[in-house]
Amino acid sequence: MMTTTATAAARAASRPPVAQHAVAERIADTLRLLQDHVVISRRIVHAGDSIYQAGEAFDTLHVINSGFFKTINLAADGREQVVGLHFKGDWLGFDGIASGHYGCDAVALDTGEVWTVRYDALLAACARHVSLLGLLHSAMSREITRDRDSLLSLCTLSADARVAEFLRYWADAMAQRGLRHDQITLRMTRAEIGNYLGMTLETVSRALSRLSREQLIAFPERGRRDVSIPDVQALGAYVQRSVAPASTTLQ
Amino acid sequence: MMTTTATAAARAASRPPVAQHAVAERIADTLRLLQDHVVISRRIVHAGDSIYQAGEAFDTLHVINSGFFKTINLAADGREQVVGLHFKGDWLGFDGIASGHYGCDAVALDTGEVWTVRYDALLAACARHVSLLGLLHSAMSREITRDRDSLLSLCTLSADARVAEFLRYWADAMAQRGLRHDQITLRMTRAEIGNYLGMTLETVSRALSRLSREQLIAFPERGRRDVSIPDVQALGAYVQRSVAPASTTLQ
DNA sequence: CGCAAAGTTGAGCGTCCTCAAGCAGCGTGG
DNA sequence: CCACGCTGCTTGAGGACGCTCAACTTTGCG
Repeated sequence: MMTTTATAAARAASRPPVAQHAVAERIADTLRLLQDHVVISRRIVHAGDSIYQAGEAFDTLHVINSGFFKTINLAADGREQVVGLHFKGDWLGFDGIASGHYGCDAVALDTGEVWTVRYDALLAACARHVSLLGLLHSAMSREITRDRDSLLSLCTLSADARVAEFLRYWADAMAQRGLRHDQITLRMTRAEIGNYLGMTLETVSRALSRLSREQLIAFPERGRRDVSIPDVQALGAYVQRSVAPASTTLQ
Repeated sequence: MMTTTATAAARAASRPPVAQHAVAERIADTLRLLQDHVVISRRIVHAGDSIYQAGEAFDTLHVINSGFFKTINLAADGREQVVGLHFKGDWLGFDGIASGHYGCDAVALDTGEVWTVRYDALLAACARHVSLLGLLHSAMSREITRDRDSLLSLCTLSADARVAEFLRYWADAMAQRGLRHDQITLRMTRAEIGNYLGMTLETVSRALSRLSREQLIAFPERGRRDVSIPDVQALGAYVQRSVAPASTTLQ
């Protein structure tokens, strides 16, 4: 039990960081358990392919074996919003459980492989293997936490900091999965990134230019889809700095 | 399976609305199942009381029997963000499952009653009563959907529309639970509302004034915490109008 | 009654959006 | 091979929405 007198910041800072490689192990466990105990159907997808669409009847969940995916929320009036990015080991389709219909579109950003399991079959397998249920709940929990972190960034950060945070998040996701993270390939256009971050494509472009000017990122190839990140921690520090422009005179 | 040629807007609009009273029944089922099959501890809380705090070890989930609650996300640097509002029947604490520590603060906005269950005891009960597991998953799924809808509103709506949407959402939540919804009592300060909606308290105040001037809401009492909403649908229409200022000349 | 907290309203300003022009990469076809 | 068009990206100029700062009013509570 914590002391209730600790400041909010102190309490927040005391949260332990995710152990290195813990994520990779969890993903390996998930894939192995699914493979061994549930009927899965594998599918290769390419950029632009949709895994499911909003409104379709829900009866399957999906786990990303490889590739990059986005989820898009649709409002009744046609507003579209990229609400999530998903990498290897992430689950897709939780939003369909409650209503029986998927609530958003899931679209591949690149070539990848998706494993699909029937929800009822998965539940049956969970009844026999409790650790599978634990993984399922953890994945849903993480999704909730992630969405809330997005809300936090969206509400409290400037446009430039949001772009920096976006890059840091992507690099982090790569690092946790043991993939290359000093140079990442954005699988999204400026318009998609802007939509995801709540800004226009021009603002994304300007923010990237500024980050590049400040040496926090670089564009190694001629195409501007590849971004090299010499120092991920420096990106994080940039975000912190833009939150608290005062203080930090020393250090 | 839907046709893939339907426009995004058409697909989004085709989602069926939630049946009246379905929510109330689901909540009653949840409370009854918990009462009958799990050891619950009841607790009366008052405005400002915290149910749990970020960083505390997670081992219990909480269900709201009555009252109003907010969840607050904390960044390591002290940024605070109201990320969710919660009403009767909602669950609290899902964000703790994955990491074993709660990821945010849950705070009562008013007097209410919270039922607390141990997570391991709940899982054991779910094993015996599958419908309880279904309710649990539905609640988590709804949480994910809700967070994404917040992201959508935050990114695509103007400040005035966001406030209107906020009121509409609150009234909707009341109506679904069979509570009074033509007049709601905001249990939050302008600052809290602004934090939740990603704007300053002044902007909230101005937006409310404008909505009042346009007769979409009214302040019946001398205190400005109570808001009467003569026509909830008109609020929704206001949001739509601000999304598409052109068109809709006829209808 | 008096004080503190909450809310309203105005003026000025800054960030980000809108509109616009130009450039770069890339596949197609003459 | 290069013109051509298309899509995506960059950069600039001007404007609007919402933030900051400030003054004042209202409400709640001892």
